[in-house]
Amino acid sequence: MPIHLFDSLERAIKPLAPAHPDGVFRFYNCGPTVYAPAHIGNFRTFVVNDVLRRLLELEFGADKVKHVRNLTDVDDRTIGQTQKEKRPLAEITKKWTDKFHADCDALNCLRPHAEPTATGYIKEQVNMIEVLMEKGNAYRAADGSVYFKLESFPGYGALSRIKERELKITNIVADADHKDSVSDFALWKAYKPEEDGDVKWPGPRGASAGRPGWHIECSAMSKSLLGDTIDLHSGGVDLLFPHHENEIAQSECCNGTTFAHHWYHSEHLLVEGTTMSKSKGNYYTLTDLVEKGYSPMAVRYALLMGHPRKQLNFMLDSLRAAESALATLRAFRSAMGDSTGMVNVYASVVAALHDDLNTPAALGALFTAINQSKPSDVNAALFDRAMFALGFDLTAPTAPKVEVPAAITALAAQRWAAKQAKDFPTADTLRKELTAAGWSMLDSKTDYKLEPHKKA
RNA sequence: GGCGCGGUAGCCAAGUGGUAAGGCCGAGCUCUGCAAAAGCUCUAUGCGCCGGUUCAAUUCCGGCCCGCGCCUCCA
Repeated sequence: MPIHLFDSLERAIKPLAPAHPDGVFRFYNCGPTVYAPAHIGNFRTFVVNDVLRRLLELEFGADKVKHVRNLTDVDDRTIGQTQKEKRPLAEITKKWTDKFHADCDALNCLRPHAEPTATGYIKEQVNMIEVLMEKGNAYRAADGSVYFKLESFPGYGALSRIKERELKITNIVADADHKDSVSDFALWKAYKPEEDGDVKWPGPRGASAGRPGWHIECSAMSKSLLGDTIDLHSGGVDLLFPHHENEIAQSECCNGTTFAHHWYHSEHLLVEGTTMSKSKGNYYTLTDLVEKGYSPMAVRYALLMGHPRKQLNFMLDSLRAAESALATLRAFRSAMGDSTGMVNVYASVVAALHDDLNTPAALGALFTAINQSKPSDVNAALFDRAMFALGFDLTAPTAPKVEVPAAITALAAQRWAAKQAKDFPTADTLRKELTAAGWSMLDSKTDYKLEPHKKA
């Protein structure tokens, strides 16, 4: 069965296939804004999209997929951060881009084939805006900004069904006074010295210097790197409106053709049953979780425990569950060796994944297959391919390197000596002390290991 | 106010008009000085509540209760 995926535009599950004659599947995935560390909610989307990327490669061939994911390195938030820190924009975005890459690597996400930045595609964005102005889809406002003229695009709202909704009247956009209509959105924002610092570029013909609006970057980068029509455009649900709706308007008016054949949106991650926010104390970055003693691979597993199109309730307990499940997979894989057995784990896993990216069903299928088979009955190469599809690296470190305090090392050494001398009462007392101090001592025949307890 | 989603065992979570995947936890056992790891076994007569349709509903329809998300900052 080919890959089937829900299409947010048609609201139906549809098969995925490259439309271009060259057979290359064109995949654009909205990336992060690099002004702060990404949180695990962001990573849910990126991990889900990574599984999608892997499935596409397995289905069409690694050389027949072009995956583009942008980095938003100029917008209100990044500029706001430069003002807050009094540091150059490039310095801030570089720092958080590097961190994002490190986190993605730790989560075993494949790098996109291209990772364009908004600042690297100013010219392309300006070009598109000029075309839109020439075609009458955009206009210059009094302050030198450029806005998209919503009424010029009758198809607006198809993705989000915005016309069927009644918007809260309180949400009047701040700079509405410059627009012909409150719903028109910015393609180009005129430079404001008090807010923008030194961040500005020459604008489209007839407009002021300034910077691109947020939405135009994806349209321009997608066009430059993948062409006028792409096979799949994805992102988090929150981008569905207005971001993706606006992208469609810009791209289709500029290019005069369909922008994307398929739209996919992954749902939000909830933490402890509610939206993650710093004030609720349930806001986690990857680093936060690693510092609590969890492995990035367990985070990846936990992020795949729920259906990508349903909100997933993330709990710290999920991470413990993921850690244990992964340990089972490691042990099973290790016992498998180079087995060329008949059991095809990949088939059942990929069938679930091809069915609208049902990752929890895939994990269920994985364990069902494992529970019904001996390691030696399973085909190792196919098992590994299933791991590839899910992106589980079973060889990744399971726990971060932690410095063992000298006092703990000493206690452990004492207990080991007592055990060697068969002084078990002393050994047990020392084990209790270690446990009380938050450490587990794991004995083997000839050696021992120390592991810190996980933090709540 | 509008749009939408969900309520399945202690926790997380698939799924189906024909009688409940899976993971974790827990319990028992094997192994082991102890602990851990590993292995084996067990763990929802039940799928928010009330009606309806049906030979049959957790699955379809209606009503109700509860929770959550979104409505131009947002993965």
